[in-house]
Amino acid sequence: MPKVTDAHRAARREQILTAAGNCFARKGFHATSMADVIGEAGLSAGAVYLYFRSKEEIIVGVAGEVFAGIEARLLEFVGRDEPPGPADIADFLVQQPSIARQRAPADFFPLLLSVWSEASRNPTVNAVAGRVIAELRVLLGQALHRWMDAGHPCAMDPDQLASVIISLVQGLVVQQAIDGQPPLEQYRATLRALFEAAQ
Amino acid sequence: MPKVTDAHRAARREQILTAAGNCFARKGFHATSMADVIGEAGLSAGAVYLYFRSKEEIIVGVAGEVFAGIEARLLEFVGRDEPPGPADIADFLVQQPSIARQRAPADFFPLLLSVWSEASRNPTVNAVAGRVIAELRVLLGQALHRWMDAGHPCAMDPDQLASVIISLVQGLVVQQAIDGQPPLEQYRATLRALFEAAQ
DNA sequence: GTCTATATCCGGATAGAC
DNA sequence: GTCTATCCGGATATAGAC
Repeated sequence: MPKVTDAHRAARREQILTAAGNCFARKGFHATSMADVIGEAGLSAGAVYLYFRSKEEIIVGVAGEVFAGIEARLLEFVGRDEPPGPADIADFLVQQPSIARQRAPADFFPLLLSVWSEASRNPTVNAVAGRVIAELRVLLGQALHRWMDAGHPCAMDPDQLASVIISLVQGLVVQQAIDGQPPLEQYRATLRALFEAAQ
Repeated sequence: MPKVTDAHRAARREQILTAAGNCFARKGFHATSMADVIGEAGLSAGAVYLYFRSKEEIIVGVAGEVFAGIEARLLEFVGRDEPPGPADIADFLVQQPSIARQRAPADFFPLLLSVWSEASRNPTVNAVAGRVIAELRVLLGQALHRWMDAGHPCAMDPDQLASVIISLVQGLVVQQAIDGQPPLEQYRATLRALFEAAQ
């Protein structure tokens, strides 16, 4: 196999996953047909089925990309020298670019919500989502632990607090996906006030 | 129309919605077929289509019931004499029976998640969900307002805080639906600690 | 009012030409 | 490697008997 082919294959896969992500963001997993994905990708049925065996595989692929993006950003953030506190972490997570990378929130929030919903039933997606959430809990728990060790006493268990912070982001995504409320900036400000009062 | 017929009709509708709710909780809206609902209800296709014009109508009906249950419980709670504070409200909302009425959380959480996901795209479900979330925000905002007026100073805006509390419940539902974590009791305890520290 | 049987349509996946 | 045409299964909704 020549080198070109590998790069080509990767690009095609990416092209298909991006197209599928757009469709899924608009219509959800089950309401989008393969014809939609094929059309959005500008390819033919035969080409798409060469790279993915089934619609299921594409769904899993898109879910994987969504989580990978979120996790990468968070890893970078907590890896800095100064351990961030609850307020900083919440603040960072609620920033739209950190949740939604390239895609606009209006598209990304429903997509993320679809992935969670799918994860509650589809075993493969569940495995991906479950692994990522577990990793996020550990990551945040460790960061908070370091933060407390660095001289910030706190009455709450860092690992429990990690789940709470994740909830705050998930809840925001749910509400924003449904009625576009509350405004991100106000939400950020309230979380900061909450955590600074609790410290 | 004789009286019996009205009661009969209501009972049939309820029978169908309950059966549909069970199916949706297991497989989600789009993966359950009308045949599934018909079988679970123990009726025939003709009978079901006599009470609901389409699958869409059934979905909307189930979504409406889900929200009605949650709202009724909350209304009862905030209507008591002593205005509840953030810790009390969060505590109440996280109790499984208050979220999940009859159904077990393991069934109800994925169902609720499906409803939210559907609400992000289906205009009719969105209208129902949006109205309920808006009402919950107002309801909680008013309760918190009364609580602050009753001598509990708080740095945060009550209306903003309402959205935050709703998020905390929504996030719990998402996480529980995906991997059954965190344990409800621990989560409740952490929220109580958080809000009591912040007061 | 309720059931059975079915018309009709649509979506996923494949086969074979180029 | 890619495209076109097509097949097959299954799902929704209806028609008509009882």
